[in-house]
Amino acid sequence: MTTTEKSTATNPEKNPATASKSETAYQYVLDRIRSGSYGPGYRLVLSRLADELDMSVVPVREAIRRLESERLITFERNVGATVTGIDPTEYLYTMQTLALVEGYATALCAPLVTPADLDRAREVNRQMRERLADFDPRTFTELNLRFHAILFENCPNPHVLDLVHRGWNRLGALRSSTFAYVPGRAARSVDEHDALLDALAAGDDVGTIERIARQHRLATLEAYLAHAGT
Amino acid sequence: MTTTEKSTATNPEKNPATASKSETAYQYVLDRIRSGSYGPGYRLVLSRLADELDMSVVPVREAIRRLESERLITFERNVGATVTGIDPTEYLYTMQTLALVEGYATALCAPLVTPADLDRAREVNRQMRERLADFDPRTFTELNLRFHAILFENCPNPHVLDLVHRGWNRLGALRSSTFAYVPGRAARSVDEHDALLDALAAGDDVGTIERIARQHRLATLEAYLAHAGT
DNA sequence: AGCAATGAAATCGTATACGATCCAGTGTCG
DNA sequence: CGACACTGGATCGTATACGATTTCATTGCT
Repeated sequence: MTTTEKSTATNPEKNPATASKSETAYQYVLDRIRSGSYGPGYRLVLSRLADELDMSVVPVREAIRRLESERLITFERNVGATVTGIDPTEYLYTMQTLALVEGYATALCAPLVTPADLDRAREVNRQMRERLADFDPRTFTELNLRFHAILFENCPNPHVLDLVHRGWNRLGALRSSTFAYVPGRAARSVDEHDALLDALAAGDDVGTIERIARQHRLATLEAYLAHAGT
Repeated sequence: MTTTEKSTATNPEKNPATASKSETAYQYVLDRIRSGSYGPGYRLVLSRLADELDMSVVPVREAIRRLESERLITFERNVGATVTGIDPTEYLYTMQTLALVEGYATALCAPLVTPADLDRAREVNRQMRERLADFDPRTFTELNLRFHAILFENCPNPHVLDLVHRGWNRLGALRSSTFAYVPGRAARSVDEHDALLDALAAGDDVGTIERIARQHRLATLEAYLAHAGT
């Protein structure tokens, strides 16, 4: 056991000050959900996680509670935890909410966006357009996040920004995005990105920016619904 | 101790099936924060809570984690948990976010609102107007919540609705509302309520409803900021 | 063959125990 | 007289232990 050794005084160890075990467990699971290696429905066994992380189940439980509160995992009493699945209805709710908060975050950012930011965003969008030919939903979604992140990451309201992150995290649970299902959507999405950047460059008022950004995401949702309904 | 008695088999107790201990603890603390009996900065000692609730600290810790994730509690490692205080900046963030989500929830509800709902809302608003004379911020805020709840509680998007509830919960931590600080605000707020009801009754489009509802809350925020800045 | 009851294994729920850390109050030394 | 080191109590962090619940496969009955 490590209990006998006095790690505190002489031994820097890793860095016990920065991360409690429950925090470690939280990040561990969150990363795996975001990266997609824990797909929807993936069964999380507390004792197994505790073994993997070399800790007891108590910190793991705390991490699970936090993730549960963020709707990333579903916890059923006496049964266990699974990564929250996204059925079409949940997808609708999540996308609608993301449209709301991301649109607002983008609008709040608009006055703070620098020309350099716009250049970076245009560059990312150029890469996206390039990839339209040989299409890979995975990297396309990755680029899509990077594009939008440039435009909302400086959001001055941390609560709103946090909600945006949570929305993206939930979407990350999907192995592939809407772009995989709805053929034409990717190309139109790239065009809408340019329109958004033009509006930002022109210094349009924040109400307009919000409307464009929200509508952009809702359009993806509607494309999915139309396709699924067919 | 209660450990000796076997309540599970023979004793129906309250209803052990519906609430785990960690859930009990969660509700317990949440209620006290909402009701204001745990004010901002209130120190939550885990072991004391565990004693009060007649359980061990483990479930209490899980409850705290959930509340922490909802920003209702601030938890510092090796130090303890306190009810999150709301300084002016936090107040701004919270109100801004609430304006966003509540406005949207109200708009999503607009098509579902029945004439009966509108009547109930008008009745509540009438009571609010009545109380303007001998003004009590506490009951006024209570009525204010009831008024808005009628208009957003049927929100078809549960994620958005949940965000609205969380926003109100955070505001509940304040012992009294903005109305206590900014004299003229209450009267104007009541008038805006009528305007909102008129728009709903007239069947205005959802974009208009959202704009009115959002602006209504932002106006309260701005009234506070102007007053504080003076 | 199909269905219901039974039992065992897996997993969760909670209590208890103990080490680690922080904070405050006290005393000593410059 | 003030600053610093020390010590004690309070509280948190985690591990371990054991009871409770669910689930699933097996068995027996119709």
